[in-house]
Amino acid sequence: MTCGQLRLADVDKEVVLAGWVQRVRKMGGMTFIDLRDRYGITQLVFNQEVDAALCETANHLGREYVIQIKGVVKERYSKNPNIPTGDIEIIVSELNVLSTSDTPPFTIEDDSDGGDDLRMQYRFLDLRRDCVRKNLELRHKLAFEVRRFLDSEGFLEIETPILIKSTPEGARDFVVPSRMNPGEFYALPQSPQTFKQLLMVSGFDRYFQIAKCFRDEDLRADRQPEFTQIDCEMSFVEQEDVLGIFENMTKHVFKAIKGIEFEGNFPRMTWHDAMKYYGSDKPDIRFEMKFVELKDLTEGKDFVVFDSVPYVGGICAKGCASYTRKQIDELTDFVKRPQVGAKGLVYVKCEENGTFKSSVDKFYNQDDLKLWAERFNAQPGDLILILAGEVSKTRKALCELRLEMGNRLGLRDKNVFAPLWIVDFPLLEWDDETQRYYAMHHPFTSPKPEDIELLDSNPGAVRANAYDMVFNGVELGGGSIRIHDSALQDKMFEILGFTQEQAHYQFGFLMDAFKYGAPPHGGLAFGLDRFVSLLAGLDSIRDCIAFPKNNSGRDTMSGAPSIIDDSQLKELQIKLDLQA
RNA sequence: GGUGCGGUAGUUCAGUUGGUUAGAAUACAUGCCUGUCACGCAUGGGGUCGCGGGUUCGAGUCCCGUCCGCACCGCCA
Repeated sequence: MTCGQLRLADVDKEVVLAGWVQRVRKMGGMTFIDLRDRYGITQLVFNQEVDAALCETANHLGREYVIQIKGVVKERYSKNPNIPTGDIEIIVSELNVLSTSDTPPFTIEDDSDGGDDLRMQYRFLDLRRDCVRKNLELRHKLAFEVRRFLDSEGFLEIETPILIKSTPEGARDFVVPSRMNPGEFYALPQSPQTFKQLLMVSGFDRYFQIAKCFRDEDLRADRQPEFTQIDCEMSFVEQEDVLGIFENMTKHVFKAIKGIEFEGNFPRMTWHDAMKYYGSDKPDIRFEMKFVELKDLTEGKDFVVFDSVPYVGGICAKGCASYTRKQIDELTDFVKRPQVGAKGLVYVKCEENGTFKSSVDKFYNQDDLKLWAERFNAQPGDLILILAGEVSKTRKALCELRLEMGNRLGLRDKNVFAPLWIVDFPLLEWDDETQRYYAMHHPFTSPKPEDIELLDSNPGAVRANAYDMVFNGVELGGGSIRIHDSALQDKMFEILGFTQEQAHYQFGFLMDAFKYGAPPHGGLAFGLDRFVSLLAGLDSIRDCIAFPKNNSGRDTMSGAPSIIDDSQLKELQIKLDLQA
């Protein structure tokens, strides 16, 4: 019997309930107690005239005491339509205090008075709150539906090791010293990437794993040092097969959990177009507001700011021509913040009377501005916002501005879900600092066959068989068709600046495996935490993780990380050399 | 590594130009109250103003340093 299940039909039944005291309401002669467990709340009634001693005991119960009661279900004298059990209450005949409680540091309610910091320190109490518990229930359900779907498609869930070999490419590894091998270290996996590829070589043609992954990088609201991936890999497939299966998996999850059905296939966009029209490889397409480029229309009018830069582009905000000076100034301040980094903001107001008012009227006349507005397809009443500068930086700033306008105009509704595949990622990314190419995805990603000939002549232009699934501006998952040919893999390592020895030292086991009959394969991985956050409408993935770390990678509840005993260090033959 | 915001009662916060005994709400305790469900009413206890230093007759308030938290940039193949 739980605190969420009794109804009018149960009236006159004798029941035993156990749970936590949510609240005690003393009315003098009678006392009401809200008893809570994870299923709901049931009201208990104590009446002085019926049993004075019992009522007195009830009066002295504190918040979060754990009690067990026996009593009879009765229809309420005055009902509470706000809770499912609001028609009934329990006339208590026996009360057993199973556990007392100190006064909790914050209220155990949806609308808690506790700040984030405190709630994390007492996470075990925070998890009692309805709204937090619901997120974990959703997480369970999502993982369950993923397993149900993948099982039905013939995928096997296989565990891969947590103590693995460190590889300096990519994110920083968390490392674990090996006592039995002094001076040597394991790494925790950033992903099961190499192992799932080996499983393909082993013939497990459909693998998945809901796997913990670890990255020792700085954290954000959507980034934890340990996080969970739905990691998948398939053999004998091409990109189309992978996109098809996992689009279906996503649709299955949305249907099962949210009751939402998507019409048709998820739209697709090339990486190139995403950058050109949205300034991001994970555009939020819940709203349009695409970038429009104006460089060619702005030249030759002696406006040095525009003439001296390679990129001039903007967005059109519907119905915002009425923005005040103050609002425009706010937007200007927004784009000039160091995080956005624009130098300034140019606006064009398309007035209702068909004229234009802009911050660059000194340089451009009405005919010029009309041409701009036409390119934006702007209507009277619209506001055009323009940034200028170096191409990729300006696009990035414009992306921030677009999202900000989306927020201001209420175009980013959490109950609207806009899926999108981003395809045709570049294979390589040039890094100025180290003067070499890096794999944009990882070194096992295959180039598009038609671009392979460019590998020598123009590596930066080579497109990869790589894809991301994006929802509402969040990268939910990504993957690629892998290289299964050892010669091509050698070539990739060479382009990435690995010597034969380095490649062999780091990935020799995988290269070896490819010599023994590697099937063509590919896959992808979803961020489970982000997936849950998306479905639950959360701002931070912390809210769907039972025991998350804070901004500094600390667990303020348990106190991890912490120093270890000298004896432990000695056993590991490790000496600390901390800089003062 | 960097930028911004914050740290005052158990909790969430207010605190004016630097000026008397640092407030509110809530929580907690006690009392009253027989139909509450955010019950109500009354009374009460509760403060290292994050920490250290400085300026000043006087610092919660100004300055410097430091620690902690949050958001972001770099970073995250």
